[in-house]
Parts: sequence; structure tokens; C-alpha cells
Amino acid sequence: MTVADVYINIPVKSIAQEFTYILPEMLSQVTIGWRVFVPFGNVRKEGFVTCVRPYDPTRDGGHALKEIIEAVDEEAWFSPQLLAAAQELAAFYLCSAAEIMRLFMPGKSGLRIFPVYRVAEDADAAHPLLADAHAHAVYCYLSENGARRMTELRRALPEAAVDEYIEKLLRYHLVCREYRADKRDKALYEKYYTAVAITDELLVGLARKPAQARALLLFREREEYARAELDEKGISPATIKNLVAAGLLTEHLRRRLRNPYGTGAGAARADELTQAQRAAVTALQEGIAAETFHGYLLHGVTGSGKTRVYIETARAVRARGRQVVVLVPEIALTGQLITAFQEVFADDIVVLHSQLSLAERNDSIFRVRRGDAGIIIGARSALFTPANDVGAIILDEEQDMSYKQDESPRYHARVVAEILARRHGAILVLGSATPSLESYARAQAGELTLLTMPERIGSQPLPQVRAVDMREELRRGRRTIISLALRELLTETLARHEQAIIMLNRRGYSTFIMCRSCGAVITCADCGLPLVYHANGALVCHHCDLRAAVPETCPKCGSRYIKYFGSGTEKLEEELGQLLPAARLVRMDRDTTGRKFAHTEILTQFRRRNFDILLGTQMVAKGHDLPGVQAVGIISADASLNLPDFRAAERCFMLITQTAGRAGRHGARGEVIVQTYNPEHYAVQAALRQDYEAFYAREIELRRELFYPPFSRLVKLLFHETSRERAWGEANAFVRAFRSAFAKEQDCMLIGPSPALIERERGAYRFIVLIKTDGLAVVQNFLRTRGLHLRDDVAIDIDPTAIF
DNA sequence: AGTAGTTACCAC
DNA sequence: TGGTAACTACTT
Repeated sequence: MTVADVYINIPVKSIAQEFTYILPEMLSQVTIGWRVFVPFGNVRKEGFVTCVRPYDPTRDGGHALKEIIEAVDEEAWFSPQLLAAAQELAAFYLCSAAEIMRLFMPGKSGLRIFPVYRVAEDADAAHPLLADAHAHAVYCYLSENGARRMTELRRALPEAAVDEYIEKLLRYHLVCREYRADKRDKALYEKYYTAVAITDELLVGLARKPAQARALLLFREREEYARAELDEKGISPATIKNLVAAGLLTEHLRRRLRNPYGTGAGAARADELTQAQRAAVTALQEGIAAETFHGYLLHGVTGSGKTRVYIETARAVRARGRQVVVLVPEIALTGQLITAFQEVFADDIVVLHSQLSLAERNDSIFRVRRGDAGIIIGARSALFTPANDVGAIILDEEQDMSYKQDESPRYHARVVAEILARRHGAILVLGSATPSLESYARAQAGELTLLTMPERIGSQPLPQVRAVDMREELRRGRRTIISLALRELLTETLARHEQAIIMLNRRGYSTFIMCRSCGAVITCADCGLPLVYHANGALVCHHCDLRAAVPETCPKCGSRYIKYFGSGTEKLEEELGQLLPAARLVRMDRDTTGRKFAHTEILTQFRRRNFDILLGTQMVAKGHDLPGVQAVGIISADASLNLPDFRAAERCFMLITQTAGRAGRHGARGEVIVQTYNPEHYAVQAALRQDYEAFYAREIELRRELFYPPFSRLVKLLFHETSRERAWGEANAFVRAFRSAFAKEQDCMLIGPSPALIERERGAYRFIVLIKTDGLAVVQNFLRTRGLHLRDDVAIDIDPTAIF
């Protein structure tokens, strides 16, 4: 007898283990990496096969084994390498393997599992419950029609309170519930037609069937038509049907792949590579030829042409027949990358990100698996394409914090990319104008090969960056968001018919509202964060999206002196409108980009010069190529400097440098104004000079002194419980255990427990314990042995981006 | 996650 | 005593 070890596709810690099933002979094709349909408890679930082996009585004899019901696909979903990578990731992030494997399929599961109800075999038709008219109606419907879904029952018996009576019928075992599954991958098929040889004789024979003759004539011009094409040409379905019946046309089914991005021209106009680009490409080509893992850090200033290097990398990988994954931090950035790649690779590209529909993602994956497309472009989820022979993984803007997923499993795309690249024997290319400290330190240490592109293409100068000291503005009595200098720059820019970007990293109108009498800030009832006032009149919690009305009186002291403080993008938009009434403004923040492709629309409109000023949160700063922009204003890049976060300076430096990089990429030298309350801060200073090395040199010393990454790795533990005391107690119990186990280790520091910034969430109190270590594996093992990863009240975050 | 079985507590 | 809500154990 053969058995299979299976992970159940349920993202729950307490069943993060393999379950053994009998593999029936019918399913002998099933091996490692297949998706299967299995009974689990009283339900049926999707599972992933991790091992197929002979029955072993000592191991499997302890309990009765159930049989695998079905295979989900016609082939394995996971190659052995991908399965191994998933297991390695699960071990690293201390989550269940199923949680990682779910990432590899659109919609987290290949099956839609639903219950159906049917009359039980041994049902007692004389049961007293059936005296009830409703119960009887439901029972009769099921005995006449067989197993039926709840939705159908509700529709068929609207009077009968079906939900309630099904519950009762189940309880008395008159009806039973079973589970069926549908494949969620709904392939789209199109009908195609081909004709037999069309002779004149044949057409004469059809003289009395003019519609059929007309249809057949079409096939003299072309061999094959799709159903829709015939439809367009006015051939009726009946005519087609008759021709098929007469054997004159043959019908074929072909899978149609949805492709929301269309296909590109493939008309590559190849500009000469710059010297720096050539050097980088040559080094990368060597790595590609070796077909073993090697990591590169491509450090190129904004406008140095990193995209071109990615394209040449992809070209070299494709020449060897291997696949390429190209990641950008946000869906909004896929657009321009796709355009650039389509010029070279035409339809050898698939796009994958979470905003596509399930069907579109499934079709994209199908194209990759069939080998129709070798270049996968997308946001971090595109890493989890079941591609079997990847030669290069490229992360653009590798420093971007959105590469970290902030819900479970809390993976970082950079870590996942490296693990996958090692398994595939692929190269890893991390590209950035402002590399993360972690990556730059690794490059310095020789773990990654550093490729530098210090100049913009065509010797275009970097923009000129000036600081405006906002304390000075205030002293001169100017209280507006826009400083005098920025206002002048904008006026000049508009007069020259050029475009400008203004970045203010807070959305909404006023960022908090406070009582003037008692100083109480109005906070979110659910999570305790200050509520943000929006121009539509609502108070919004930017964490949990709770909406509230502005209170008439202070909830604490009852006074009526409630005032608005702080400025967000909405107020900025209003002020700009008053300051520059002729300017055409467009705002881009989370509130204006809710819809699918809204980002792209705004940016396209702006590129077409339908607007003069693009204002928004940090999303305006991210890598968009906007040729008309000569001026950039950064309203308060240093607001984050006050946060209790060791990455505050890094964030500030990167935000200024990245935003400034949008200015003057084509033609004249751009101008940037940075409004700041901390003009002498080293991060601001270095950003003004756009001097990455200077910033790095200063920052890395601070990190060394404080034992923060890259000198340590962080593990964040979040203890959450409905009872504040229990949460606090559990956190402290862990701290005691940790301290006694690691008493002698100097390379392991523990901070906390301390209340989380979001003190409450969904009714739970939250405490944070932060571990700094240079022996990450030892800490991971400690957590595993103590079973922390199986506890429902503890969330483990390896390499957290936010530590509060 | 989802279920079935158990316990606790209310109404009568 | 019955009926429900809250809690717990378990899934191969």
C-alpha cells in the first residue's frame, strides 16, 4: 500500500503538520508537489502532497488512514525545488508550510469547496420533526432532487426558513451534509472553425442555402475563424451549426488567455549603453552563464538607466531558455516597466499582481507553465509563480519597505527571492538608487557584487536640491504649508510650462484634532490612534479605517474648543488651489487610487500634461518616469524623524532622495525644495547633496553602536489577548524564559515587553517583545522548541520593518 | 478553519 | 427538562 504525506491548505498554526493518507491506485500518478482533495475531520479540504512512500506500520499504524479523494490538477503544482523552497521559508518565518504554499496559487486555493445537503440513508421518515410543514418541505425537496446547495434551497423554498430547518434536520440526522469541490481555475475556451476543401462544385450544391455558401466563401480567404469573428461577419449560429452538422466545418476548442495588458510592439530601438551600464551588463552576463546562485547590488542614481540593465539581463537569461522574474515594490510601478519590456520582448511577458482577477492570474500562470512567456513582471506576489527554471530574479527599488508583507506570512520579497534564486541556481539582482543598509553592507562585505552607475544617462545633471528652514518661515510669520521659496519655484515652473510634483506624506485634511481646553486628542475607539479629519467631513482612522463624525464637544472634558491641527494632502491641495488658481492639480494618495488602474490613469494623464502639478503621498516618489517634471517640493520629509524607529533616518534620506530624483530627468536641470524643521540633521544634509555614501557612513556607525541591523537581525513578538493582564503576563513569562536561556549570550538583546503603538486591535491588548541577535538561527530554534510559533496569542515577525 | 461534543446556565 | 451559548478538543 502506498501512502502520501499531505499538508492541509488551512492557514492555522495548530495543524501546521503533515497528515498521512492512503494513495489509491486510481491516483498512482500523484507524486510530490501535487494538489489533492482530501477528507479532513468532518469536512473535505485541499492538500499538498509532500511525500509519497510505502505504508509503514510503525509510523502509520497508530490511527486509521483515510484515502485521498482526487487530484486537483493533471500535473504537480510544485516542482521539488519549489516545495523545498516553501518548506525552507516556512521554517525561516516560523509559519506553517501550507501558509507559504498558499502563496503559490491565485486565490490561496485551487479549489472552491462548498457543502451540499442530502437526505440521510437511514432517515426515519416518521420522525416527529417532519410533522412541521417547513421541515417537511425541505426534506421532500431533498429527497426528490438529491444533494443540493444551500443557495438553491433558499431560492426554491423561500417560505421555509431553510437555514434554520437544515440545522434541525442535521441535528436529528434526517439530512446530512457533504462537501463538493469545484476547480477555481476557470479556463476560458473559444470555438474555432476550419473548413473542408471548398470546391466550386460544393458551392453550386449550396445554391439554395445562400447563408451557408456565404460562410464557406470566407474560408477561401483564411483557413480558420474564431466564433466571434464569424459573428462579426454576420454568420448566424444556426448556419455554423448546420455546416458543422453537414461535416463542412470542423469545430475546435482552444483556451483563450485573458491578457489585461495586451501585447507590445517588440520594436526595440536599442540606444547605446553607457559605460557604466555596459560594465554592469557584462558582469551580470557572466553570472547568468554560470547558472549558479550569485547576488548583485546594482547601485545606480535616479535616471542612470537601471531598467535598461534589467532588460539586458532578461535578454541574456532568455537566450539560455530560462525564465526571469522582475519585481517592483508596488502595482502602480508595473505599468512603465511593462511598456519598456514589451518594446523588447513583445508577448514573452506575463504580468502578475494581486489587482488582477483570479482568472487573469490563472491564465498568466498557465502561460508561464506552458512556456509561452518567460518574463514575469509584478509586485511581490509574482515571486510565487510556479515557474520551474528561473535564471534571474530582479528586485527594482530593493530598499522599498513595501517588499515586506505586513500580514501573515510576514515575508520579505528580498529574502524569498534569495531563497528561490539559490534553489534555481539563478542570479539575484537588487537595484536601487538608495540601497537598504542591509544590502549595501552585504555588498561591502563581498556577499553581493556591487555594480555602480554613478551618473545619469547622457550626463544629465542630478537636480539641484535646496532646503527651506520652516522654523525660519514661522519666525517670519508665514504659517502656510507652502513656503515662499517653494511658491516662487512653482510659479516659475508653471510660467515655463513645466510640471511639478509636491510630496506630503500624510493623507487627509487635518492630521489630528485636539481639545484646546484639556489637550485631549480624539483617537480611534478601536485602536487608540489619532483620527484624521478628511475634507468630506469624516474622521478616519488610518489604521483600521474606522469612520466617525467630528464630536461637537470634547469627549473628555465636554468643552466646545475642538481645533484642527496638522496638514494632509487634502489641505495641501486646497492651499495650492488658492495660491496658484490657474494651475491644474491632481492628487494621488490612497483615497484617490482606490480603483483598479487608478494609479496608472492619474500618471498617464499627468504625463500627457493634462495637469501641471501632481501632489500626493510618498506614492508620487516611487520610481515613476515623468519627463515633464522640472520642480519638486517636499513638504515635510523629516516628519518621520521623530518616530521611535531606528530606521527613521534611513526612511527620511530615501524619501527625499527618491522624490528629488523625479526632477529634471530629461532636458534641463531639475530643482528641488525640501521644507524641513531639521535642516542640520545628517539624513537631510546627505539627501540635499544626494550623497548616499556619506549617509551610509554615518548611519552604519549608529547602527553598529546600537546593535541594530545590519549588525543584528530583529525578531518581533506580538503578544495579544483579550485580557490586558494575560497579555502582559504571557509576554513577561516569555521574557523571563528567554533571559534565562540566553543569560550568557552577549550577542542577543531583548527589549520589552512594551505596549504596541496600536495598543488594541479587534478587542485584543497587544504587547511587543523585540529581540536583537546576530545568531538568528539560534533564536528561531529557541522559539520553535518552546512552541511559540504554534501559539494563537503570539505573532512572530522575522526582520520586522516597524518595531512598535 | 470548521465541526462535534461538553459544560454552564437560563427558563419553565 | 429542554434549549441555547460558550468553550474545548480534534482533524491522518
